[in-house]
This record gives sequence, C-alpha cells and structure tokens, in this order.
Amino acid sequence: MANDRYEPREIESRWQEIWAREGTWEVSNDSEEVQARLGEPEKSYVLEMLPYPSGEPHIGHLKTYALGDAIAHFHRRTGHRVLHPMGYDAFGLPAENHAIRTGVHPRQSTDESIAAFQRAFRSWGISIDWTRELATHEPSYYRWTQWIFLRLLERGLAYRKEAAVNWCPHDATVLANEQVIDGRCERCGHEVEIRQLEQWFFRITDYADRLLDELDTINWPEHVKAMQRNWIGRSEGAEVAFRCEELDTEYTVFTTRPDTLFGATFFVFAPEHPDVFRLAAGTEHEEEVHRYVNRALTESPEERGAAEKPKTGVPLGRTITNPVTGEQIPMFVADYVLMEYGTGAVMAVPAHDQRDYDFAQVFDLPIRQVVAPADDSEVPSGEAFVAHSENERLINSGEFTGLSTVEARRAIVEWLDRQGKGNASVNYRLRDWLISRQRYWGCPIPIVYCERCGMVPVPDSDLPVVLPEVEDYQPRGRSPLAAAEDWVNTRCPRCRGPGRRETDTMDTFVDSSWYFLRYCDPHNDQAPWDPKVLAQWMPVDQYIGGVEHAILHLLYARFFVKALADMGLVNVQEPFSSLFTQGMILGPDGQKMSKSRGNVISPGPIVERYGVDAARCYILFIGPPDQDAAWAETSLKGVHHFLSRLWRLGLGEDASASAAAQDGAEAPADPSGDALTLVRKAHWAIDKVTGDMSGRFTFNTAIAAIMELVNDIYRFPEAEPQARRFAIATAASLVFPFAPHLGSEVYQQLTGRRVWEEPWPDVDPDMLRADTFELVCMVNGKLRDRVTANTGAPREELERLALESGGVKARVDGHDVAKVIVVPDKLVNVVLV
RNA sequence: GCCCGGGUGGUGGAAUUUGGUCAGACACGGUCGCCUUAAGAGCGACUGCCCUUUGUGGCGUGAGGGUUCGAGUCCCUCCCCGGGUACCA
Repeated sequence: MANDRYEPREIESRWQEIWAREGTWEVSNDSEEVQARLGEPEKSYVLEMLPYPSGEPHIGHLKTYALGDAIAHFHRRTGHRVLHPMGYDAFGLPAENHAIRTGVHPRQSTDESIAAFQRAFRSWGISIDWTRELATHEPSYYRWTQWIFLRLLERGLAYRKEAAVNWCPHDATVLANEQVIDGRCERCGHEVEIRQLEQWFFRITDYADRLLDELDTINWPEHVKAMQRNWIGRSEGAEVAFRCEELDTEYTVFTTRPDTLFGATFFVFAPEHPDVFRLAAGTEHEEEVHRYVNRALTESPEERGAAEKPKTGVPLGRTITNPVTGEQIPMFVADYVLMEYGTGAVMAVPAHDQRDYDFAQVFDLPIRQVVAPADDSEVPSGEAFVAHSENERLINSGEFTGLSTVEARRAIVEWLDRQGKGNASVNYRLRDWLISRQRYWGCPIPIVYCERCGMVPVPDSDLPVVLPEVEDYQPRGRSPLAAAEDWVNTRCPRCRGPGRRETDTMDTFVDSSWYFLRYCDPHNDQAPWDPKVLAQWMPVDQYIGGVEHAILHLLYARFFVKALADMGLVNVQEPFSSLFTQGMILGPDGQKMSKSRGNVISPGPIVERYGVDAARCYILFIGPPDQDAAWAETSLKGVHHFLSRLWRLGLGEDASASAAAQDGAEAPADPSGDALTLVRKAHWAIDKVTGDMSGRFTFNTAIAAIMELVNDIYRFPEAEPQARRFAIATAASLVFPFAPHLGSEVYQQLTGRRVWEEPWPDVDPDMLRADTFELVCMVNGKLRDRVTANTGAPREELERLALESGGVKARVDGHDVAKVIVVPDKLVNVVLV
C-alpha cells in the first residue's frame, strides 16, 4: 500500500473514467416492443435547470447538480429507468455584451464556456446521459424553436402589435413585464422607459385561467405557487358602463366591488387614456389637462409608482352618469389610475377605497358611505372603510339597501345586466409575453416582410433561419441584424418577390421553454420530437433549480406545454410534476457572492484540494437544501474528515480480502452483542436515509445518519468482522448518491461489486426495534425514574412497572392517583389529585 | 399594506410527519489529554445557561397569554428577520 491517506482526486478520476468509457448513465428510447419485453420498469425524469454558460461554473451550479444527481442515483437504485440529461441555455445578453467589449464573437465565448461546464460536470462526477446533450444556440436546436413559433403563429398565439412597451436604454432592447423589477431592467439595473413600438407577443393571457387552476395539480413549493398566482392576479368583479350624455359616449370600468356602486361619486381616467384630450376639449381645463398629461407621461414608472406621494389630477370639466343613481358625477384625469390594468378608467368610491378617498380629500369631493361596518363601529377619520366581512350590509343603496355585500354584488350585477349597463367580469394582472428583442445573440424570428404579401412566415422546409455573421454587435435602437444586408434582403416565400427578414430575435426564455421536451428525442431531424417517444418520459418527475425562476421560466414553460398539448404534440398538461427550489450558497461573510464583495468561492480549487465528493457532501450537509447557507471551509474539512474515516474502514477490510470473498457483505445471520448493535445501527441508517431521500430531500440529516453509523463502526472495533463489513458496505452504499466516487470505491473494496448496479438496501423492520427499552416514569409530568421494559409490553404491565419503581413510589405513597397516562414503548405519567 | 417563509447553544443546524420523557442529533469552533523530535494528521474525553446547597438542583426553543397529565411542536395577541408583490380599482 503506497500510503493510507485518502487521496480523493486519484479515486475520483478513476471512477469517472469508467463511467465515461462505459456510458453508464445513458438510457435509450425503447421501441414499444422493447418496452413490452422489459416489463416497463417505471421511468423517472430528473432534471436540473439548464445552466446559462457564462465564464466558469460557480459554487451554486455545484449545489444544483449535486442535489439532482443524488435524486437521480436514488431513483436508479430504487428500480427506475432514469433520464438525467444536460444542456446549455446558450443565447443571451451577457455573451453579446462581452462581444461588444472585446470583439470576440458570442459564439466563441459561449462555446468556450460550454467546454468549461462540460469539464466541470465530468470532474464533479454528475451522472449525465451525454448522448442527449444540447445547446440552444445550435441551428439543430433553434430550428425547432422557430418551428414552434410558427405553430403558435398559426394558432393566433403569436402576434404582432404596437404597444407601450418597456424599453431598457442601456441594453437598447425591449423587455417583458416579467423582466422589469421595480421599474428597472433585471439584467443591467437601468431605469426602464416606456416606448410605443410594434413588437411580437405570445398570447399567454389566453391561458391565464389554466395556468392558475392547474397549479393545484402539481407538487410545487407553496410559495412558488403563491408567486405565480400573484403574478397572474385574477380578480373577479364586474364591468360597468358609465354614460356621458354631453358627448354621447360610454366608458366601461372594471371593479371588484360592484356592491359599492352607489358610492361612486366621481370618475377618473389614466393620463394615457386616448379620450382624455377629446373630453377636455373646449372646457376651461383644456390647457391644464394637456400640461398634466404631458408631465405624467414623462415620469418614469418608478417616480409615478411611489405609493406615498400625494394624489394629483385635473378635472376634465365634464360629468358622467352613475348608472344606478343617475347622478351626474365629475370626471378627472389622474396618474394614480393605470392604463395597463382594467380599462384605464375607474369609478371612484372614496368611502370604500383608500386611493379614491385620498383623491377626494384633495379635491373636496363628496364621500358617501354605502356599506356599514358589521359592528357599527366608527370608521377612523382620514380612512376609507375597505375591510369587508360577510356580515357587512349596504346602506344608502336604494333597493339594495340591507343586503350583505356578498348578496349585493350579485344583485347589482344582475340588475346592471338586465339594464344592459354591465356584466360580471374577470380581470388579470398578467400581460401577454413580449418576445421581441432588438439584439443579435438570439434565435431569429422566422418571418419575411413582403411589399405585396405583407407578413409571411418562413415555410418549415426553409428552417432554420440561420443567424448571420455581423461585424458590429452594438445595439443602436434596432437589431444589429438589420446591418446584415445580404441576410435581411431575401425573397418572399410566397410570391418570390423581394422581401426583408424580421431582424428582431426572440427572448432567450423562449429557448428554455421547451428544452426539456427536446431531451426526450434530441437527434430527431424530422420533428422537434416524436410524440410517442415524448410520452415515454414526460412529465419531468423532479425539477430542481433556483427560486429566482419562480415566475419567468416556470410560467413560460407551463404556457408552452399547455399550448403544445392543445396542438396534440405533448401528452401532458404540466411540464414539471414536482419542483424543488434550492437555496443559495452565500459567501463566508453571509452575503450574496459577488466579485465586487470579493467573497466568491470557486468550485475548482475546492475540488482540487478536498475532492468533489467532500465538496458535494458538504454542500448537502450544510443545512436543508432549500435554504440559503453561508460557505464555511472549516465545516467542509469536517465532512472531508468523515469521508476519510469511511475510506480507511474500507482500506482496513481490504487487508482481510479473503474473508470478504467468502461471505461478501451480507449481514450475519444471528448477530449478538456489539455485532447486533452494529447491524441494528446499519438498518436504522438505511431507514433514515431512505426516508430523507423520498420526502423532503433533507440530505443534511441523511448524511448525519451515515456519520453516526461510521462513528459506531469505530466505536466497536471488536465486533464480529462480518457485522463490521456489513455495516461498512451499508455506509458506502448509502453515501453513494452524495459521494458517488467514494461510495463506489469502498463498496468495491468490500464486495468486489459496483454499487450503482446494486439495488438500494432494504430495511429489516425487525432490526429497527430493540427487545427492551427504557420506560420513562413520570409523576405529574416530571421525570422521576426509568426502568427497563420489554418492547411491545401491554399497558397494564407498563403501568405496574412504573408504579413499582422507586422514584415513583416515593412520591405517590400517601396521595390519590387521579389517572395514569401510558404511552406504549415510551412512558408512563402518574397524575396525582 | 397584502401573500409566503422563519426566530432553538459561541456557529451551521436536529427534534415539527403523529404533542410524549431527558431539548440541542450530526458537525464546526473551543478546552483538556494521548501519539509525535516537531508540525500536521490521527485517536479519546468534556463543551446550553445558572448556583457560597454540584443536586434523580434551578432555568432554558423571540415576548406574553391559553389548551393539555404533558407544548420547541397546537390556539390567541404581539415583536423581530428574510423573500415575493403592490396606487391592480
């Protein structure tokens, strides 16, 4: 033996080589015939969110893939055929911005980064089926992104319109609503402007109800579902038409509180509302309205959105009729009303809406209470009465007075309906998905504009529309592709006349909205996938990724799958049956890792020094994986120490290899003494680890259980060798999903076999219970004695044992016993009067 | 404001599934010892707080109340921290 030190890198590269050479983690798409013959072992599709290849992988990647890999290994060894593929989300702004700075083509920097990720994944020993690898910037992939775009276009789910859109002046491109955080670009942090532009959209709003309702069918963390519900923002209410007699026009508003209609004492338009100028024309306020609107439009969304700022607005100098009271109520324009939500106009009920109340105060407008608090309490002055319970009743509301707010909602909507003045309605916060980007490094939109035929889709047979080479990536308010004249000028696919290509590219979230489907059938060049093959694998059984994608990616992917399912191309309604969102690894200072803070931990040197098994185990041991955790190198050393101890146990057994060959690592038939203790501990560990892997993914306690097993093996050096070998082999087998190299190594030392080919160990339930236990004897809830009792002993016997025990007896004598609580196999509590 | 999480030793965290003793598993850090020429590694013991009563002692899971024979765990009120979201009518 060269030395007796644990040398992880040697062990790790040896096993990695075997897995690469033998393609251990590859799975095939079986024909139906083969499937029938195999008797259909259950499939399991385990997937981590694909990485965005930029620079080198960081420690967060290691966490994601260590988590997914542990689950994949566990599923394999519990009898599943596991699909565990890998790919790269290769288009996107960072590579392009890098190109602008350095002149290096985005393809080159992206491919270099992909190579770095590939090296990392191999050196981390992640069990990937490399035959299914893909990257979204390859024409063989984005050909089908374009194909899907055309299918959406055919169904009216992709469309072009001019709209007020979010524009990032720094990145010189438009952004989806989901990509604007607090009025700023999620990528570069610059304040977003609003521009009127003609852009491509996906009609995700058509799916709002299904995206909402079908959240109930999937096993996702509740907070992620809540975020999606919030984002979709479904509100039930009514549309109510208000008539302006003076100008003979009608304006509809959306309200969630039709029951307060009698309290509507004025009416407000958003500054962007197209009729504002027309309404003000010829009134004394005309000029003031123009000034106000112009100022409002130049304010950034952030300035305007400040909730605490005092209400401002201007009267339009005209009135409109409240449809239930017939009153003429004044109209205003005010920037607290948003054009993007509802109809861009609201009925104002100052008594029952805080914003309307504040506005009414500024303009001294009437405030008419129409709902009475249930308990007749006074409404605090300066506040609108907005709280509502089932018991509140209407006042000052004509024939509806006395109804509860719930009844009134229905009754007033019915009345409006009969009068043709309104109807029940549902409103959403969700907007259609804006997918155009005025940038180079993305998937070209397969559209040609022809003077004669108009907008013409590129035929399927001409796909892919390949991204051309350009000299200058600098965005100048139009896509850099516009400069590629040879590419832009083309023939119209319909009339063969001159045409010009669409020069915007697609949002990269389009690329990643369907990659999990392509993994199922990655080499198909006739279709994006064969629906029959897809049905073998979809849905993804376990999806793993960061919570930062809770809305964007996860909502878009769900929309894609539903749309594709409606076309008959996909067999499921939801892409990801179960979702696990992992927490971040923070720097040693407890702060988010960042170059500027100088607290970045790179996986490379860590793996070099301690081995990847130690790094992976440490990341999982640090705490529950869905929580954030600060990096602590000393703790990593502790895990390395544990792995060394396990490794040395394997080494010790190697010396007695002849014995190992005879009885392998079977548990001894009838152990006793220390041997029994060890065998029992091993089964306890199997039970604990299996439970942790199946439910909440609390790998930290699973690893702690294996640590306890290893500690016990050290504690009983004299135990019968066969029991020791069983315990060591069990520890190796259990640690394999977390430390696959060491697990393989130690297991092979003991048994000569490959641990990943072995089924997951079975628990012997008899070994989980001891024959006797310590019966806790309490008096009035205080511990007074312990005695040994037989497991499974009847209540009467336990009660007798407790009452006879010295500590109890001394306190019970001379008192009356009120009752005796017996918890089988645990305790007896004697309650005195 | 609203919606989710969460608050346990010097530190990360266990125990929350089903209310069941002794809270604090497993680690980190610390103290002491063994081994070693030394260092490292390794091995072992101790490590919530308090006490002029060292005891089958007292106190202890953000604060206060409650239910119970029994509460970190359930209920109520409140405080604090993290995340999401917001003039959404």
